[in-house]
Amino acid sequence: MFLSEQEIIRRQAREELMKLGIEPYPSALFEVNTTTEEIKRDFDEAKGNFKDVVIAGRIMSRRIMGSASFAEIQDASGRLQVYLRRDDICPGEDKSLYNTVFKKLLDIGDFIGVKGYVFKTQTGEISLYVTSLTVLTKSLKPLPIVKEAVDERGEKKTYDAFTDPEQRYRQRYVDLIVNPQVKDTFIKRTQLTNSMRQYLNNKGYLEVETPILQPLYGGAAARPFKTYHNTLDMTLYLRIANELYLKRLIVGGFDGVYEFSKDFRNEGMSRFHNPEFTQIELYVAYKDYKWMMELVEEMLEKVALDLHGTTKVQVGENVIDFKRPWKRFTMFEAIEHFTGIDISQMDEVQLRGTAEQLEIPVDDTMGKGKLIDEIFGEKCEPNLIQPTFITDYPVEMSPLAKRHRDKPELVERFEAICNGKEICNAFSELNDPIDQRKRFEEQLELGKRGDDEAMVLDEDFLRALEYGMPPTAGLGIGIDRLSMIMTNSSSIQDVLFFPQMKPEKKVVYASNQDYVDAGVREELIPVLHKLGVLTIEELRQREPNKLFNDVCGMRKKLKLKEVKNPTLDEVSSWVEGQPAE
RNA sequence: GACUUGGUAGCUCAGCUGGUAGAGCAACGCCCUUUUAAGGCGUGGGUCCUGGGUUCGAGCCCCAGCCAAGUCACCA
Repeated sequence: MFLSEQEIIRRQAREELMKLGIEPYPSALFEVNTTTEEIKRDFDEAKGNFKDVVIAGRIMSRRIMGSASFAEIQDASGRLQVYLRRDDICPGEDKSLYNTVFKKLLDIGDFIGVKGYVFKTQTGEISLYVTSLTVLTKSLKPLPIVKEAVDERGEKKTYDAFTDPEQRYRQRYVDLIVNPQVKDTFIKRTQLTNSMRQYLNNKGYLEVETPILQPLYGGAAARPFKTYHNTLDMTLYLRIANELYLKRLIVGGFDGVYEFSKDFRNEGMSRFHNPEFTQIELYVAYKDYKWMMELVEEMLEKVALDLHGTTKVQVGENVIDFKRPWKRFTMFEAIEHFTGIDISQMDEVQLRGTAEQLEIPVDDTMGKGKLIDEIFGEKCEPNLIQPTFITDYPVEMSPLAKRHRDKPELVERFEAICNGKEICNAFSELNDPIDQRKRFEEQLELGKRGDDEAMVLDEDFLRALEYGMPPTAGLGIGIDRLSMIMTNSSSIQDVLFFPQMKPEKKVVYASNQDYVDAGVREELIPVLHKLGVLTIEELRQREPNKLFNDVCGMRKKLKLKEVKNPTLDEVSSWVEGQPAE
């Protein structure tokens, strides 16, 4: 293991604390009686409240001035300045709790608990006057130090912000510690799902759970992750959607079911795509897609109000207003609106021609539905900023949706588009088992044409439909995408605690035992580290005479006076792998 | 998957036509009892992402890789 100077110093501090009889990782509970947020909100100098306060948290900054110090403590709710005076926390002769423990052995990042009373400093900052201090956890890795200052114009300025996305995502815990606004984003995300859950529960719908491991994947057009069950000796897939299972439950007699589900799609990653993502799907019996549009409007308006207290949400440059009613377009109207071309009567050949004319890349695997979808996705979707319903999709691209009651070429489907992206997808569910079988078979044809996202035929699902599924409206909302909009985040990674990343490259360093096994005296290991010998292979490749010289030189440079130099024979034995006699 | 940009101290970043690596914060030592990006004086700290190449000499130039971000493609 390779440690920076600061990490070594912190490890030494941990040892020192133990020697002083202070457990750096105590097991007893430490009971707090308030939070930093409460103190800052409710402290009133005139009332003289908060006289007997206990809080705990991380030390986030320290300003030591001889026998008195200021520090900031960060708990789950925020930060509070604390003031410590040597003679107050060390009333007796022994001043080591302040002089040694606080000043020397504690660092930024350590958890402490403090008792005291709240007061205002001369500069007017609400602070805690500490009368006793308890070490709760010693931190061994230094945190990035982010500082804030307010200039004369009252503008907040952040210094040395921890901004590198790679580090922020890989070490989200650090991100959460030093970037308080990150916490807010995730709190909002949970509020969002809570708000939806509350809305749906109030309507009497049942939250359910359905399988993630599925023998057949279905319900969407996507490539799956494949896995394997040993005992069953069979391939299983991680679900790409939960539609088909939820509809089975409608067959089974539930009137309304919904599930917040992690789905998995084996596709590329981008700022809008993570291999695992969250959707809510909702199915309600005896309803249709028009009814479902009303529900979506109402539910998302409520979400915006619950999160922001208003229907207006700032997203990048735009202010998006979720106030009902939303604009509605049929897909053909939308395309005509944005391109001036009426494609409603076109066949596949004409559509391909139109797509080419609009400079949209096409290929032979694309059927009629796909072509229309491409035109829409290219020319319309990005222009739809305010929440807009797009209705009545071509039948080819919606194999699970019911045929339109008036236009047989279309299905009863809508998507809500917002900020140029789809945020939900819904339809009157297809419940004619014969038609459903035909649609699956058409999908198989597309599959043969080379569309590797075409759906597979699910016999059990068809069997369920044959028992009869009532007319049903179904809905799916991408929770991550919606969270991005509701928290003004520009990438999906910002609304996922732990976005998928390539694994960190790991260099396997030799352990101390490996060196000892190779015949190296333990006290010489740091010298080898310093010389860049980090693995036994590396050691074996060194030239013994040069290594001997280097080790002796480095020992001197590191001022390891008490460490004896190795002999040349000793060094040779390391390199050759023979223990010295 | 393609293109563009980036990877230098614990963190944020400099680093000139190629000449043996710098600042601020953090750390360490000393001073300091209401400070607040606290301050003052001093000290240490680097596999310049990795591996090759060019060169007397590479953080810098060339090639190949790894990782990330942004744009595009597929999708939600």
